[in-house]
Amino acid sequence: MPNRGKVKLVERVKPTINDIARHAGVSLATVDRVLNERPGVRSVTVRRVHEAVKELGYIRDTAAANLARQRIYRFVFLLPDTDEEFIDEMQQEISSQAKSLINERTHIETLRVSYLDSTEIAAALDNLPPEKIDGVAVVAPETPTVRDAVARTRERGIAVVALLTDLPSSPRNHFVGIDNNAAGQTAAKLMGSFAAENSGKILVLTSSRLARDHLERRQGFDQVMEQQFPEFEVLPTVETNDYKTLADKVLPDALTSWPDIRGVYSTASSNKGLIKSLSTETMNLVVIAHELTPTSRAALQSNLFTALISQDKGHVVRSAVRLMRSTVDAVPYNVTQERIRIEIFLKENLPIEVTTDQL
Amino acid sequence: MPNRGKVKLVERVKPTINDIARHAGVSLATVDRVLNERPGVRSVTVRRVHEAVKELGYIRDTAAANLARQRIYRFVFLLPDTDEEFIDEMQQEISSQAKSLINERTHIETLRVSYLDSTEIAAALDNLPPEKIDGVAVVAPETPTVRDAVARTRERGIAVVALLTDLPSSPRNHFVGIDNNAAGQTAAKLMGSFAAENSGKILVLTSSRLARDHLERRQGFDQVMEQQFPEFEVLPTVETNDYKTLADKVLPDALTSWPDIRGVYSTASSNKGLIKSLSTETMNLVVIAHELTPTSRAALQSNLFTALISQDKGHVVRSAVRLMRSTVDAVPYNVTQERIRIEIFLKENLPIEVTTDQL
DNA sequence: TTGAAAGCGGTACCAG
DNA sequence: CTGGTACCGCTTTCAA
Repeated sequence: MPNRGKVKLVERVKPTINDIARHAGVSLATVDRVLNERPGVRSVTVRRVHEAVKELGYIRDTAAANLARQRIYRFVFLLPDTDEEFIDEMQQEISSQAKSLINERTHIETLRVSYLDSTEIAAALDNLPPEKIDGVAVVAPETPTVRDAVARTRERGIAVVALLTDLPSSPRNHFVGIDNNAAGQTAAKLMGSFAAENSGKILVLTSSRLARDHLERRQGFDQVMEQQFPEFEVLPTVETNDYKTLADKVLPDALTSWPDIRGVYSTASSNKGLIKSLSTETMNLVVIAHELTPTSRAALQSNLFTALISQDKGHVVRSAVRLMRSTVDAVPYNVTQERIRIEIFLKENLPIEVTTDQL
Repeated sequence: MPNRGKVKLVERVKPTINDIARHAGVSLATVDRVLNERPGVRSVTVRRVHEAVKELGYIRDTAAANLARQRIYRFVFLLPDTDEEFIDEMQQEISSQAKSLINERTHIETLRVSYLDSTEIAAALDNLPPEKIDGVAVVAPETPTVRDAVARTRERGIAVVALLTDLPSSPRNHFVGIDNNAAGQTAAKLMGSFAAENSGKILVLTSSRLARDHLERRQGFDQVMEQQFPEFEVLPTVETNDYKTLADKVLPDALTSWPDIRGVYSTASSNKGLIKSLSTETMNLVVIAHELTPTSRAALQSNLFTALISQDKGHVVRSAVRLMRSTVDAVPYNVTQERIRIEIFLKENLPIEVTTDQL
């Protein structure tokens, strides 16, 4: 165990390229060439500089480097224009981070396009001017049209990352978002464990059967329900975007058709319709939904929802930016470090409501 | 909905103090004086500069500012020298962040002192040289000795933040860590919901009854068990630091004395002893523990543990650093933003094992 | 009360 | 292949 007891503070000052230059007996320019692997330096000189770096324990000051470099990153977030609170919050998060990112020489902005219209997404991608845009984070379904547009965009020198829903069929794919299969598994574990009875029916709701993320959630859900809670019967997925239909028809119908319904799992990221259809009568149901938003938070608080599976919007945006940056700079990134966590929220561990004011 | 459809990228360049100076008809130095609220500027000039700032939408480049300022922050983390995996991982996290923090002109280092010896903690605090140290993040029990030492340290001009366990009795207290009462509540909700039977006994284990965090967890736990799961009987807390006693005596004894034990909640952050005492025979118990570490992860994977309540070490360290920095600079920070989340891990949402290599 | 100028740690262009 | 030097955006003496 190091540092036991007594204080022994090291006061070592961080060496600069000046120190390296002096130590290696070369000029600043040469040190810079070596450090940035620029050509035109004799290998002996390269070696001497590297030795100096090692000996002095040099660490590049990226802030100073960026300042001098004047490199500006311009990224676009392409979000669906669906009426989803979660997506609206993503956009808010993006513009909130935009302010502080300016200090890191990166400009981000949001564009909204029709989610299920692959052609429109493709057009938006194709319209990105490569001379003004360095990267794009896109939320899109996995269709051939999208895949081709993504490929074209990459060829035009724009970095592309898949946001929230994966695009594994695209070559050189980078994904930022939760593992949706695991998210579905988590939902199932909670569902099976929280249900008061140990048999009965489970209703699964979705907003779109086209989206890959929803399919993956459903798959993971089924997997765990089958293996760990085989006594339950998971009903076929019901697709509704429509508030009224859900509240007035789907849920009531289901409850009358199957009086032994124990729970509802909604893979959608919009919860308003679901919440409208819930009431004190459904309090005994285990209701699991996705994404923490003001609406879903309230539903959890009032016991309408049992649990929420979520992903941190701040992390998603930051991670996407880091990924685009490292793609543009062609430097590696730590995959595991950029994995977005699957968060579970119960009423008890709900974080304090975040106010809009920043540090 | 903004930005619908077409791409309209703004290319506005960030204004600098040069632009402000020109726009306001003053020199760089004067702009700097105004921006940093330094004295010796006529109020008319101040106003003119402020107007220019507004009009041009100036945002300070903090990286450049810090570069010029040459300000270095030196912080110490004072951790207990107990044999806890979690604390060891905290120390690792600290030294891992230390590397990248150097680029942000902040140096951090760890010191270990006996956790339950308030005198030793006080001595460590008193020994911090204010001319070399700007702030300290300390894990300490809430005793009068500690409280006084914290007060003295603050008076000597060193910023102090309470880490992991709160010190609310200290004036001007800053705490970085989870809300332990809520964490206990979360554990109880999981315990009551996951238990197969809806009555029986619950065993609560702790490593130290002196620590405030453990007390708070127990309180929160009892609160929710009582209110939401009154059919269960929560047994008095058993305190053990000792592996063998726990494995050979405590657990076996409890299981024979009370055959209707349904679950175990360990408020400790060290899980090795608990894990040793578990076996296939205890698989039907709901076991809830704290902190995600390689050990507890394995226990979750092998179904020995049911759920884990955790806090992100990376966040804790980063947050502590931000807090110390803003305390030193006497600038405000967003309290809600620094709240550490109470994470819930099940086998299903366990994040990928993080490798040690960095970006 | 204000301005000029020399850095901070790097980068990049232009000579040699 | 290598060195000199003018910045990047901001801070901080030192004079005026």
